[in-house]
Amino acid sequence: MLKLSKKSEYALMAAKYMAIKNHGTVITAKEIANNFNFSYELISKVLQSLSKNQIVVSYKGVKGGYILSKSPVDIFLIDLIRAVEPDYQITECLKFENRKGSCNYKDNCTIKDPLAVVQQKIDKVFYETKLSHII
Amino acid sequence: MLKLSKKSEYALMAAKYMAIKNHGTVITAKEIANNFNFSYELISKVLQSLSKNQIVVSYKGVKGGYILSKSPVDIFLIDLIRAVEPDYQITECLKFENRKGSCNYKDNCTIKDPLAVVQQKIDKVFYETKLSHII
DNA sequence: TTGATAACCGACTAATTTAGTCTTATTTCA
DNA sequence: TGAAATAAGACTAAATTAGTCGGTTATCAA
Repeated sequence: MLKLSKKSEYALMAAKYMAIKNHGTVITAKEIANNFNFSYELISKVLQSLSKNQIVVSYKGVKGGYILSKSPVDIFLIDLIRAVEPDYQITECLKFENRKGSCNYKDNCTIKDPLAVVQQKIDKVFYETKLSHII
Repeated sequence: MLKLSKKSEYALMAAKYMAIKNHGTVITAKEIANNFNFSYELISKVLQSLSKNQIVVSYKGVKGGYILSKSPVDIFLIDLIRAVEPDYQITECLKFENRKGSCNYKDNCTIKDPLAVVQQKIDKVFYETKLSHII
């Protein structure tokens, strides 16, 4: 139904929160969970994904937490989404790992190429939206 | 995960098939199901949705079937998608019926307005793609 | 050096959404 | 009047997403 997952929403809101609040101090998953009434476990996972994708830097231990790794002008919406939704694509057959194989319609598919064009345009939308636009 | 539903894919492929094959004769759900190995019941439902949305005209009875109601240059991707997926929106809170009420984050939502902009851009992509582009 | 705190990770369960099936009704043609 | 087609709604199954749980590792400070 072409809907963003909750993870993507969490990622966006967390990134925005960090961008606004960050004055050199780290921000914990707990703080974000409390602030937005998010499930602590879920937002933790989201932040871990952002960390793996170098969007935030993480610090373990007592005074640990997260901090944005770059300026909001350098963080693109597509990075946030891809971090938590590695294989977002409007159709199965456009997914990265798909070399032939798993198209639903095999030889009968008549829409792959046009949908690839659509996909590129959607990617472009997410590329041209930056975190700084959202603050 | 921002994926099109199978219904949307069916709608697209069926519409394309009708656009190419249609020489004044109606096309049945059965023919399309056989041609693409679609579930007959599902493609039937999809065609019924297209019919309700005036994208195809339906004829009941023995020599019945479907026929595109307009030229492929006048059929937009967004019409096909909306016909089978009435409330496609990247987030819950942008759905039509949503006047306040059901936002996941209530007063704490910080992303509704920027996402509305993104939604408009995505709509635009689907508006500017016509069935004729896909043939 | 130990206890508290926070990130990290993977397996699991629950909830929601999507896909698919079944049944029955209605229309139309020959 | 029977066969073939659309129409519609209820139901079931499968897949995806959301959320939970348990345990590990790292870091700080008392």
